[in-house]
Amino acid sequence: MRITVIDVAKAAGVSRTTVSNVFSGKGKYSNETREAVLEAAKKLGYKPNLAARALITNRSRLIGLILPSYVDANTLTNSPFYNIIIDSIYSVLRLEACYDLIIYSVPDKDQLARVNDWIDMRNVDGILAVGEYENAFLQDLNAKGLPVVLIDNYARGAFANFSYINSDDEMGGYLAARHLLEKGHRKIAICGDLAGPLMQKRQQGYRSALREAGCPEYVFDQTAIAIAAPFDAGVHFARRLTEQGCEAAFCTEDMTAIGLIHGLLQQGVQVGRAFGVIGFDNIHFGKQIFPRLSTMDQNIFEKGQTATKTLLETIERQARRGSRLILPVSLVKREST
Amino acid sequence: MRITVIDVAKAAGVSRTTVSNVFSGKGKYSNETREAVLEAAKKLGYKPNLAARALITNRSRLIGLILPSYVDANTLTNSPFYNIIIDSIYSVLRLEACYDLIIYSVPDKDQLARVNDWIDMRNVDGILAVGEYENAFLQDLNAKGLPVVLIDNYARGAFANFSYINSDDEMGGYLAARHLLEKGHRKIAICGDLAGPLMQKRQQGYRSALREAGCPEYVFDQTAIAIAAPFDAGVHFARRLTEQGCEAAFCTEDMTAIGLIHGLLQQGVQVGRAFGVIGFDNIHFGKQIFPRLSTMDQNIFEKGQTATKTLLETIERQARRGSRLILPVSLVKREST
DNA sequence: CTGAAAGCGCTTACAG
DNA sequence: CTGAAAGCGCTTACAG
Repeated sequence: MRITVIDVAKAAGVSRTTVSNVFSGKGKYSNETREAVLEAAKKLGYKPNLAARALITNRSRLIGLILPSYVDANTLTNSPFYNIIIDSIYSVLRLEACYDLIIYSVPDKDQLARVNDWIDMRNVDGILAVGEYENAFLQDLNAKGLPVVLIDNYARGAFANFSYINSDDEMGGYLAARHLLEKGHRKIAICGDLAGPLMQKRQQGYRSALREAGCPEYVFDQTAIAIAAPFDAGVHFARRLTEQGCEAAFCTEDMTAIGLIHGLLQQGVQVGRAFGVIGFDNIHFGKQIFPRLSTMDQNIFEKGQTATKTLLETIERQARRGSRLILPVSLVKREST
Repeated sequence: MRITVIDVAKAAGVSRTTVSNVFSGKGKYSNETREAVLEAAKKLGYKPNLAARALITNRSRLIGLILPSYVDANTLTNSPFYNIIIDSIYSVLRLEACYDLIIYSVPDKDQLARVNDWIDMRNVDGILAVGEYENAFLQDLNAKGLPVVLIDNYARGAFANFSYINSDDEMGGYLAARHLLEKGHRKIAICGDLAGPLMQKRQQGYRSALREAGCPEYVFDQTAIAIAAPFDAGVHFARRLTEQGCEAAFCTEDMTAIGLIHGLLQQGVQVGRAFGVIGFDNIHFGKQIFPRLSTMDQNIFEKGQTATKTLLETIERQARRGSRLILPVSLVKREST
C-alpha cells in the first residue's frame, strides 16, 4: 500500500540503509547514489513516515504548547494574546521545517494530570508553556527531563532547567502610570486581573510611580468581583471608576482596557479627554477600536518567536538550558490617553 | 528507560497481548486480569506510546486543519474567525479524547505541495479544511482517500467523498440588506472581499434584496484596491462611501465592518444614526466595539463542532461520506444599524 | 561507500 | 480467556 524505504531501495538498486542515509543526510554515500535515491523516491512519491521515525529516534518532531484557559472552551477566542503566540511559534516551526505544534489548554487542576499523560503519550520533543501553574505541575514537567521554555512565568528560582522569557512587567506598570501622570491625571486607578506574580509586578510598577508623585492608589481587583472574562470586567468597572471620581486607569491587560473604554463610552464619558485609559499587551485589537487604545507594547510576536527558537536550540543542538530573558516594553501613545 | 507493555505484562504476570487488549478494550479477558494490568500500569506509570500504536494501527489520532492565510504569518492574529473554529475543534477532540490537532496555514500555491507531504508524513486520520482552494489541490486531497470535511467551500459537485458544511451565505446577504432597507436606508453599499463563490453568494443575497426594493447597488470591492487586510480595507472605504452619498453598508465580514466603523468614526460620522453598518460572522469583537456591530450570526463555534463531529464519525465509525450541511444564519441587531 | 541485522513499542491474527 | 510470533516503517550500530 504505502511506499516505504524498501520500495525506494529496490527502485534505486540500493539498500534501505542508504535510502535512510540520503534522507537524513547522515552517513556517507556517493553523489550518484544520492541522485538515484532521490529520483526513485520522487517517482514513487515516497514520504517518510514520521511516526516510524519517531519510534526509533525518539524524536516526535512535535512541540507541546500548554495554555491556561480561564473561562471555558474558548481559550483562543477570548485571548488575542494566545493567537499571536501561536502565530509566532508557527512562524519559527515552519522555517525549521517538519515540526508541528499540539496544544493543550488547561482549564483546571484536574486536567493537569491529563496534560502529563498527553506529553508522554505524544512523546513531544519539548514544551512551551504560557502563564503560571502550580508548583506540583512544574515539578512533574521538570521530572520528565524535557526541554521546557516558560513564557510569562515567574517561578524562576525553583527550576534551573527551564528557560524563561518574560517582559519587563514592573517597568511596564511604572511607565503606564507615569504616562497617565504626565497627562496631568492625579486620581489614577489600576484595574483588572491583579492575581499572580506577573500581575503583581505590573501593580508594583504602578504603585511606585504613584508614590513618587504622591498620588493615592485606586485598586479595582477583578478577582474580587468574580468575573473571569477580562472584557466584561472592564465594562463592569467603568461605572465604579467614575463614581469614585477617578480620572484615568491603567488596566493590567488590553482586553480589560477595551472593556473599560466600552463601558465609559456607554456612559457618555469622553475617553481620552475626560478620562485616560491605558492597557498592557498591545494586541491588534487595541488599534481597531475608537478611540484607539494607548498601551504598553510587549512585542508578543517576538516573544513567542524567541521562546520557540530557544526551545529548538535546546532540542536540536543541546543548547544550555535555563536561559533567562526579560524583554523590554515600550509605551504606545494613542487616543485613549 | 521508558515503561512499555512488556514491563506492565511482567509486573501483572500476563502477556503483552493481554496488556494491549485491556488498554484497547478489545479481545477478552477476565475481570481479575484487567484489574491486575491496570494496577501494574498505574504503579509503573505506564503511558502507551501513540507513535508505536500509530505505526501498527495506521491511526495517528492526529487531525489536520488546513487554513488559508491571506496576508502573512499572522493567520490567527488577523482572523478571529479561525480562532473560534480552532476552539470549537478542540472542544470536540478533547471529549473524544486522545486526538490532537495540527495546523497548516497555506499562504500561497507553492505551499500546497508541502501540505500534501505534510499530510502523508504525519499520516493524519482526517482533514478539516476551511475556505476555498484550487481544484488541483482538492484533487490531491481526494486521491489520498482520507476523510475530509470542508468548511465554507462551494466546490461541492466535484468531490462526492468530501463532506461540506456551509452557512446560508446567500440568505445572510439578503437578510442583511433587508435589515438595512427596513431601517429606511435606500443607498446601501456592499463592501469588502467580494471574490470567490462564498462572497459571491453573500453579494447575490444583497443584490436580490436591493432589486426587490428597487434600490441601486453600490459596490466597493476590496480586491480592487489591493488591500489584503479586511480591517484596513474597511477603514479605507469609509471616506469613499460617504463621498458617494451612501447611507448604509453591508460588509461581507465583520472585520471589514469594524474597520469601516472605525473610519466613519474618525470622520465624525454618527454610526448607527447617520450611517448604518452591518457585518457578517458575529465574531466576539463585534460586541466589544462601540457602537456595537449589527451582524449576521453564523454560529461559528457550532459550525466547527459539527464539522469535527462529522469527521470523527467518518474516522471512527466509517460514517457515510459526502454529507452536505447548510447552517442557518440569523440577524443580530445592535447599535451600528 | 554500502548492506544485513536488530530493534523502537505497539497490535493483530492465530493457535491453544 | 491467554500467549508466542510476526510485523508496522523506520534508523542505527556494525561489518565489510
